[in-house]
Amino acid sequence: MNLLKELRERFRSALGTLVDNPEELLEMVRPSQDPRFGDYQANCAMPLGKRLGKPPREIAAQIVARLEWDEMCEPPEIAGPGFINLRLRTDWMATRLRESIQDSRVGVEPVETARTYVVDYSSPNVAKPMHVGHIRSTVIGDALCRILRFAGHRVISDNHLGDWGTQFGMIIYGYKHFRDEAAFAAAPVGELCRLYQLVSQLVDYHETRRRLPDWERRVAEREEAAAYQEAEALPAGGAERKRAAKRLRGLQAQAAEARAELAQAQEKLAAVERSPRLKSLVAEHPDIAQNVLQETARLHADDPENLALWHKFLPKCCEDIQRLYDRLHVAFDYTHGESFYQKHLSSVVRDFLDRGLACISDGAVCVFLDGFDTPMIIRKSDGAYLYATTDLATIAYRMRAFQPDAILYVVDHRQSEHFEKLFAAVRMWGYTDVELQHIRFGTVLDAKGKPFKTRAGDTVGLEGLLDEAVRKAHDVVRANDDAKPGGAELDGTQRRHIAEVVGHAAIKYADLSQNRTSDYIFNFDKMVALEGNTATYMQYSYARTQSIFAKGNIDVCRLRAADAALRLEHPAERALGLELLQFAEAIEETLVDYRPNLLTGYLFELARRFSEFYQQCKVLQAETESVRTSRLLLCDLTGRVIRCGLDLLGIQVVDKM
RNA sequence: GUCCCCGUGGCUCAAUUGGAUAGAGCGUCGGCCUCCGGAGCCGAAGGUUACAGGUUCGAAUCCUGUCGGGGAUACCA
Repeated sequence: MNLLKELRERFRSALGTLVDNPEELLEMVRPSQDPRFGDYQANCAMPLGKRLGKPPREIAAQIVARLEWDEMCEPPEIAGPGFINLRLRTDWMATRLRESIQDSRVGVEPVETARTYVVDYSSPNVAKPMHVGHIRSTVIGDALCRILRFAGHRVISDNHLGDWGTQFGMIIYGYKHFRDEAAFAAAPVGELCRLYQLVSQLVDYHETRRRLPDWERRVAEREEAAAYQEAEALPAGGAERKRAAKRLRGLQAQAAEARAELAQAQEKLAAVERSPRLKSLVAEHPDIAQNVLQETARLHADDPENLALWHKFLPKCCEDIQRLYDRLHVAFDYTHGESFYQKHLSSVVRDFLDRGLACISDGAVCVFLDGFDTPMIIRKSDGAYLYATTDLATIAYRMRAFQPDAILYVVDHRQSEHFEKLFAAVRMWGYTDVELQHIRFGTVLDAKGKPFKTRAGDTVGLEGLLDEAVRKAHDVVRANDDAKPGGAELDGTQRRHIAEVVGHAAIKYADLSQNRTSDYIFNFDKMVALEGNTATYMQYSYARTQSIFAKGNIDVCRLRAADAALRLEHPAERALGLELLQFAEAIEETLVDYRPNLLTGYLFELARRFSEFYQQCKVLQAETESVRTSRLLLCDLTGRVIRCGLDLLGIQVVDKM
């Protein structure tokens, strides 16, 4: 049962006799933040008192008088300016907990009206190794799918692969000119990655070389501007003076930034020139950038040779990506990449033009939108399509194929403006009754707050990251097992399995436990520290629940089936019981804004309550048989809720660790 | 220049969207294993929620301004 919903229903009846539309007032019934104010509180008497022109405490008394609380709560208290504090009766809680124990969904009812969700996440570019930047989309998207499904919705997960862009032009060009046949036969994806990196380095070299004068000019301009500003006499007046000083600081910062960019570009060129091999390749392929674009264009124009190469490469790339998904236990209902929508792009553009929603500007097909300075371009002046075009075609397809109530895009926050425009264009196009959400998340940063890169400046490979986490987890598992009082109890296979589970969980949890909208600082040591608010703490709590049953030789099925009473006499028992009953609320709350960190927060709180209980209440050696049984039931439900909650986050548990 | 996001103890983050004395973890200091797993528990120190105004019964949250950080800015994705 969802306690909050139940309470709000009761308040709806009570408030119905006082006001016409109690909806917004019901929002003000909520869990208390401080246990001294009870388990739940209703804050609606204050605004209502204002509206009705009566003292809030008087209103509160009227609400309480109309409220059906008797078997659920202790007598409500009115406190402060008019807070209504509610404390649940423990016998009522015990009954609800018994219901949860009998329930395979541990007390979480499916939503009354199921919606259909399309969730678009992960979306890596094939032919480029997946890196740390993909982890958030993949992990958050997967968790949201799981939570939505468990809540009772229909969910279609779709991996919108980048399988049609310029990176294919790069590897096709690379394959044609630089391939190592033996290496390709032995490890195709590794060779393709090498080719991608090589070609992009060469393209980058020429691009940098070409733009070097621009950067040099910009440094000169900015330094001049800063020098000019500095030479100006500072105005005497306070505000004027401050503004001038600020301006100077800004200009100096801009000059420094330009100098840094220039130095970086020069270093890039020097790096290539230091290598005799790269230097000669650069000289041999002066027009590589255009040629790469041409290879891409040929692919898009169904050139047989390039299409054949595409068909040759794509499955290999997908296998490679799939291996990572298997490791992470992430699965998709569909993997419709960009290539899947190619056939529809021209008709999308034509439709926009025909209906007067788009116009041609500087040779490009543009959709001008209210509130945006720049248009959304859906066809370049050279005739090529863009990802905005593909996104439009994708929405049309999804509306046709799945009739969703909502489409969620789990994508980096830097693409916010793209999605704002996209959604606005979609509304204009006529799709008005679908919820479109950009589930944005922040950038992964290093300890210095810069985007997470290797020392050489490359992005960090996802696979290596997982390996590292597992390796660190294995060290901890081994040390912990060796230190067990009765001696080590795990063999090598078990240790490796536990290390996998714990290591992957650490990475996923570190990501999910953070408010997704903020950037997050990637820190291995903290992540695998295995203490505090981490997956490991929860997994550890779970293992302790299971360990009790193993130690006491308890048949859990029989335990659940027996008609034993649940007792919540000790404060730690009551606190744990209340937390267990709030699982349904946590799930509902998580889905309001699609924020998995609310679920991790709940699970952490639950694990803490359990640790307190575990510390203070003997289970196997309880004073009486009935207390022992009651506590065993609490352990059972705790273990199940933790396991279920972690499962919704894509995290596994183990019985021993 | 314009637009968007952000600023919370030394560090990393919460705060149920306007509720009561702003909570955790890490780190620091002090307790707790002859006792079901100490990856734990209990306690202490640490805050003018960047700053200044405003809105109201009530503000970290909403509005205005200032300072600081990040991002996006027509033919990449």
